[in-house]
Amino acid sequence: MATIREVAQEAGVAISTVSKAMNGSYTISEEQTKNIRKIAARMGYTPNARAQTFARQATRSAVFLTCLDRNAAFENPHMFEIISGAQSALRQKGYALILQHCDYKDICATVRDIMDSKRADGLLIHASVVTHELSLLLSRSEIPHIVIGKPEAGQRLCWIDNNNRLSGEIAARHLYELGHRNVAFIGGHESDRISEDRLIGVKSELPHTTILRGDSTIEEGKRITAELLRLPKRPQALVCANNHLAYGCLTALQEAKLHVLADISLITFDDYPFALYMRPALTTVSIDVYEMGIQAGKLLRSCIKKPEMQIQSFTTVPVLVKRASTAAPN
Amino acid sequence: MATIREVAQEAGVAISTVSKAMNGSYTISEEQTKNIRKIAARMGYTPNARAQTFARQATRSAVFLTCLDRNAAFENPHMFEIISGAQSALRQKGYALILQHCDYKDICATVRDIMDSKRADGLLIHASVVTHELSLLLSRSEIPHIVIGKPEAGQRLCWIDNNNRLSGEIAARHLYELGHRNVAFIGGHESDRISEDRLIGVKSELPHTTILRGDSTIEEGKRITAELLRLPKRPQALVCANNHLAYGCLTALQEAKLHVLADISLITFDDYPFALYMRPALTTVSIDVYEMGIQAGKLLRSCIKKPEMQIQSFTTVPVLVKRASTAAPN
DNA sequence: AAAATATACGAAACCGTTTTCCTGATTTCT
DNA sequence: AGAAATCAGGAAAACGGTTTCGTATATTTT
Repeated sequence: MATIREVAQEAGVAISTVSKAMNGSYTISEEQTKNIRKIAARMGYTPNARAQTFARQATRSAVFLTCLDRNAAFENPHMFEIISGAQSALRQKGYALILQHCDYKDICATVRDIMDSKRADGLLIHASVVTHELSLLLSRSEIPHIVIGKPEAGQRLCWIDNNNRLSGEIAARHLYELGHRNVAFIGGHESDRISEDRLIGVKSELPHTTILRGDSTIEEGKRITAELLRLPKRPQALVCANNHLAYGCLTALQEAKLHVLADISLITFDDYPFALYMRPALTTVSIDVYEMGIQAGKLLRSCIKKPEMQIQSFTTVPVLVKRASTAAPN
Repeated sequence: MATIREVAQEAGVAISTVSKAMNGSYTISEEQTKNIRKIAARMGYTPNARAQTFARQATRSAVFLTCLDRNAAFENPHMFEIISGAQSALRQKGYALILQHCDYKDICATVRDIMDSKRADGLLIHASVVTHELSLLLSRSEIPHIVIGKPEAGQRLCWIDNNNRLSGEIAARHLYELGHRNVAFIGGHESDRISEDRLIGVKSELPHTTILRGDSTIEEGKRITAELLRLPKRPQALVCANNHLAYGCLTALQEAKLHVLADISLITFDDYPFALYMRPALTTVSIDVYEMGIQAGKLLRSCIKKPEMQIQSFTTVPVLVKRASTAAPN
């Protein structure tokens, strides 16, 4: 309720002195600073954030913009986690995180509005596709921004993504070390960059991997697996590019009366909650999504602090979560 | 980049006139309004949100405060959905949603800071427990606020919650209509209000329900179910108070070689993604969580608009999602 | 002792809108 | 026709801090 003016009067100093004392300027003596802070506390003075925002010409806030369609966003159980990570990293330095959602078609208009209205000091964009138009808009913008997800080649953007290639390598190495040589990869279509990157990783460790592709759905996982089981030389281990495929795969294996672990191993990526609840619990190569959010927030912070900063990117390091779906071949 | 000053100069009118034209005041002629807007658009003028916030003495934003511990929040797959709903309802009227998290012990300090610093116009609180201290602080506060979840008796708060009692009724009625009379309820402890409310609903339809309680974990669900199966008169249908119990229950049933659907029916609440992926897919009584977020946002909006508003509450209406785990008894 | 420097604080500009109140012109009413 | 009411727009205050720059005093240097 009290304003800086009243505090200044009470303390018998100038307004500017109170401001400096509250913000800790070295031009105010320690004694004076302490005294002013004590008086401010006694009067219940809290700086008015609206006035600070205006005076500082900075909101101390960032927008987390999601541009997935609603269902896709809700089905991604990591969404809240990554946002929370970003929130935490930003809040730690006094930045608020504003959540905003828009349709793909509105994304440029939305970004432009955030820029022009100056309602935030930074922007985190979580979009599965960064169009050329958006990339251009961002590169010309004055607002610091980070893209979560890997941009197209040639787009000069700060971004953060999972190291999917490394994930693939880790999965393949795990199988290799268990003794598997006859491995099949069940992936999405060739246009699915995440799936493809994982495949590259797998192939770098196990070059002779059989590859099958389909839509990333449970049904397709089931169908592809069934097809795979009809092959003359049945694989000893399966790598599923994502959880949907893995779930379909698991179902098909059960229907074929195959025992995961004794007969065949299965490994997948992204630790969706249901990976733990499956029977058997699925071994996965996943990443610490909360940490990824933290890194995104930190990277944005440094972009805000040093706008002249070089383009940077950051890939999170995946970890193997061993559960009950992988074992040595018998 | 352009300011209102420059637009005013260009249009040859006063600053206040531009302001009114942009905000649509009836004291400016339509012709003039159109003209000014055209000039503003040509000059690329967008009102500076920071200055607006300051001048209006309102941020046009609300804070969504979560005070669950991190893991609990991440395991709740509905968290993002409800926040998105609130975001949507608020954004629709130009309000931004700020995400903030705090530990339970910091909740009062956090709320106080949001109030004192005036960094938001409204507050949505998602906490599983509203302490007396918090309730008091809120009731004395000047910031409009909504609690998501049911407050304790005697706390005068605006709140939004699922109608858990009705959920219980719907579940029981569904079983009753299928022909079940011999039903057991597997619930959390008596301190678990959600579980208890659901139980009240169940009992109102099926008064002779057998009741067993335990921790809301998978292991306990398993243990309780095993215990239940040893009873002389095995129930025909089970109601599990939450998904963890249901999952444990399902596992126990499988281990007992009982066939869900043919031998026994199972119904639970809250449509967690894995309810759909279970085998058989679980019939649940759930709510539209996104809609719940929308309602929370709308209720907050009206609290902001009319601060003198009466205490209001809103319970969402659950719906039965029939899947493959409930059938008539044989 | 005079000059240069450092220290601690104050005065005032500034941030860019909104909003209130006022005024002159036009219209309506009696 | 004169008074009252309405209309369209302008002038200026207000919002509450931050920050720059200036200055008096104290300290150090020469």
